[in-house]
Amino acid sequence: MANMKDIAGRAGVSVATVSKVLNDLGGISQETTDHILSIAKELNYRPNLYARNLKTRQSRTIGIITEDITVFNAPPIIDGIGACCEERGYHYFLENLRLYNLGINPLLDVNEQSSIVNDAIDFMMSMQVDGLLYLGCHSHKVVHLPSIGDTHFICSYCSCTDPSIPSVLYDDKKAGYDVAKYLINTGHKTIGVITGPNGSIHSAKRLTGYQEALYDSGLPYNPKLTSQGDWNRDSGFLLADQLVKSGATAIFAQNDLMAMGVIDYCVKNEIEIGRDLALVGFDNREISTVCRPTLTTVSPPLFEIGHTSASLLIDKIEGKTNTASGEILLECSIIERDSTKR
Amino acid sequence: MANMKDIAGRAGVSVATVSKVLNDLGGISQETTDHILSIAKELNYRPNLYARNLKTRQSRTIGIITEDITVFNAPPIIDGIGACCEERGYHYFLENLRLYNLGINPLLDVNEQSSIVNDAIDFMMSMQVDGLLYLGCHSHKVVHLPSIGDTHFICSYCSCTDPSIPSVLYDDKKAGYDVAKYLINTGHKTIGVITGPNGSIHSAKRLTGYQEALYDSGLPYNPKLTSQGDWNRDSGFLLADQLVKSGATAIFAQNDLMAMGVIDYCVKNEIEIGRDLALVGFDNREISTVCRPTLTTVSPPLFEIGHTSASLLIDKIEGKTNTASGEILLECSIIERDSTKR
DNA sequence: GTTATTAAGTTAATCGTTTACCTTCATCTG
DNA sequence: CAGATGAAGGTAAACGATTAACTTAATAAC
Repeated sequence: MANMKDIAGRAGVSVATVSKVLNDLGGISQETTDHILSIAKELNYRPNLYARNLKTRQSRTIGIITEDITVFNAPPIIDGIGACCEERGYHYFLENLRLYNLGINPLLDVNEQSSIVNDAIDFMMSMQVDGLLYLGCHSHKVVHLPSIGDTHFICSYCSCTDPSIPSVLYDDKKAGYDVAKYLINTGHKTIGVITGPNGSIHSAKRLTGYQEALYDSGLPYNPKLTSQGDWNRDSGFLLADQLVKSGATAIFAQNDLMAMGVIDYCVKNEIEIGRDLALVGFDNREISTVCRPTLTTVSPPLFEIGHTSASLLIDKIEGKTNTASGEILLECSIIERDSTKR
Repeated sequence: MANMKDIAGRAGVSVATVSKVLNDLGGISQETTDHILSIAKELNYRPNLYARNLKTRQSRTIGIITEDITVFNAPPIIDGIGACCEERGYHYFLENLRLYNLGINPLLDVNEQSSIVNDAIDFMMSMQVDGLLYLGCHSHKVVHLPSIGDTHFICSYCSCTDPSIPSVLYDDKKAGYDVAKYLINTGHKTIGVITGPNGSIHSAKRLTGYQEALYDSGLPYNPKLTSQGDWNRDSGFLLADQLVKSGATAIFAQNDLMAMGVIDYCVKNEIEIGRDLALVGFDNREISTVCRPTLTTVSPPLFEIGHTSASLLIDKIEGKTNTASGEILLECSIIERDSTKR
């Protein structure tokens, strides 16, 4: 590939002159400028970023570490990161840890000095990335990694044990609140909840939001209307029975998969969703548009999480002063479909 | 960040000695080696790849251009590419064109001198990538881009108008053949097909495979049992009626979405899928595991497509001689579920 | 005892840019 | 016309690694 020396040779000028023309630094006559530009085009010149970045000590790249790119929520987040990077003139390296096939519990293992993460970090640091973004589509909490030194670091879709590390998440509690309010506003007073498994932070927050909405609406919280699922379809099926028998006229399944189980239950027991029972899911996965009836569900702002994460990271890189810290919570929206329509 | 000079200074040796130790080139005493290694660790030294790659003129990186990372088939392919890169010691840049929000018809527009693609290529070439991989999750045919010069180039999940460019795809015809054979082997003689829209290369090949299987099995091809859909659910619903009335005992819907439409039709008309009608989809999307009954479908080898693409590209980069060219077709598999069980 | 060999390091050029600081020469000023 | 000014372009030193070619001193060979 042609370099500046080649261009300089052909044009009969020095490399410095070529550089000045190509970087629009002025001080070169129009004639010479045109000449150099035309040679550069002819030779299909492209700057060698290894040389440039070595000299200028900046890369305008960030590193993204994803736990598993095949998880349904990862691509829209990456998409958002990419959109922001494009807007601000950055590029990124992607290191996909592929946790799914490594039998690793990210919460426990990855965050230690596990070589899988550190290899990724080493590479990116060697590539002089200006910042690092950890996309924790599985993990809730990520241990801060000492090996990154003082490189800018941010967590996306997860939070960090080190509270000084900013993280961008969606607001589970507000989402739980909104779902309950929504159901209350459509006339329901006995709203069942199917939570995730014990220990899920997401689940606990959504439940808290739900409880607060009941309180704010002057409705009592009946613990019999809360039952603990395990995120899987079967548990939705099983627990729907219990909730319906406790008098629930609406069910908030804390993910779409369990909502499918509720639908199964209703089909089997000839309960008509919409008319006899309102149902709300969570995640806005494709299945929620495909099932019958279509499912009202909570849509986490995945693209925005990615975009905001990258935006924040780049702000920090560029030394913007009033950048946020701690947890940044983005609002979910409720996508209304047939499962809550009479 | 510490560099070799810092280490050399502390150790009282020359930079060359540090380089030899760190790259394990020998010729340095054990004592000095240990000393340098411990200082490197202490300073958390990481090589500057901009300097190294500038000097060695190799990057061990490839560039991936994706049309849209949020399309369901893209992440597993990228995953496969990543797995191969990891195995062979490469890293990659990802440029996501995000066609979905640009209103671009990739077949017509992107392949021209459109700046969106060329910007991506320019960056990657400037980054001295050893090869380029185009992931055409939407496009069928991609025009070869002259601006990449003689950089190694490969198409993944799409083919190229320039036949000298290798491409890795799945074998639509074989898949169509296999589906038909599978249904014939389970006793069906009148097998309906719902194709994609006119002009779809995928669809045409699948149909050809289906016809060949009929022929090989001594069954006549009845055109009334082929009807043209548009990939959407509604067309599955509509066309199922026609096919059933033409006597089909099995339906091969050429994607999962149209198969959902067939299920809708059967629910409405009290046809029991499995017993009264066998149904096969295509794509193995999540919905095929979630619908009821679960859907027997064709699973394209997405991970393998990614892995094979990357493997081929790296083979070419590394000058392996007997690398394949032209279209490389990988076999799909049939995932058997309830929709074809009696 | 001279020469050859080897081990352990050093020197310095190089990769392709950027950029601070020169040089040159034409033009302007008073 | 001496001196100032400024436009146009050149020189050369970085950036942080790699590596061919060299030095030095110790050991081996005969």
